[in-house]
Amino acid sequence: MTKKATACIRVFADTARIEQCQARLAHVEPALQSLASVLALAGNEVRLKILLLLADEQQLCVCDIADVLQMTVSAVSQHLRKLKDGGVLHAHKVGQTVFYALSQPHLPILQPLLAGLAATPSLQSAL
Amino acid sequence: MTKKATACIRVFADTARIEQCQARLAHVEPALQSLASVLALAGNEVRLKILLLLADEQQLCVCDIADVLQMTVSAVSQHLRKLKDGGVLHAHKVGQTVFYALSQPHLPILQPLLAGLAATPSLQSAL
DNA sequence: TGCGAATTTAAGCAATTGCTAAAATAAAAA
DNA sequence: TTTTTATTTTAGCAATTGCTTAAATTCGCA
Repeated sequence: MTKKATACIRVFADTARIEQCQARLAHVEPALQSLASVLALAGNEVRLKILLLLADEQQLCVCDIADVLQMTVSAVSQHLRKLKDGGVLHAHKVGQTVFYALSQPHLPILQPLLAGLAATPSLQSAL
Repeated sequence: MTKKATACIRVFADTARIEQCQARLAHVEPALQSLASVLALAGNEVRLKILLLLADEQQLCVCDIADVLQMTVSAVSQHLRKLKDGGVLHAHKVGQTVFYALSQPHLPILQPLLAGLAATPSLQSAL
């Protein structure tokens, strides 16, 4: 009565433990999904730079960012769109210029990461 | 004497500020690159689940994870390879089975994220 | 010594990503 | 209005991703 799925012979508390793990995962599934999506957004060098810039400068428009990153306005705009769709950023239009800023929802996740970034390089002085 | 790159007319402390931002970015570039790469790894639902599982269970082999996630051993193995290459996991072989576990280097980044995950769903009780 | 179990690797493929270049909006200025 | 200016959107494309299936490793064990 081998009650294993694809498993190897070597056991792991057979089924019981596996189901326990599955249950735990199922339980956090929605939060995990949400977290994965913001990490995927931040897990791009360009976008992470944008987030860091916005953390420092409060708010910026597309062309500011394009200038700093030396990138096409269009390319930056597309990144901003993703970040906005992901709820990481919000935009507000002033005249013809659109200002982007970090948004509340996922800030608790992002803040520490960005803060750590600012800290890391001065780690030299911390030694 | 318009000293702007691709910028819009509307200024942003003209050049000086832009260069300041660029300098700040350049300064954290290596740390930022490293952070982006681990976030990219964690920014995948399957891999994030693997990380959470390993945080809970200390160490698991490929087929354990494949069982829990109901995925092909091969697919899981390929994710583990990426995580290992990224320095997030380390492997040690016992007999013919290979055990994976979270690795030190990037743990300070991952721990809070995973911990937050465990906390979030019981946020209901926290209200 | 060689079968079988645990895992990795390779090849192939559909789907996604991130860019460029060009066209489309939208709002100020002339 | 008509024309700039700021931005977004579209289409296209090369590169990357994540999976499947099948073929290699690699180490126990009879």
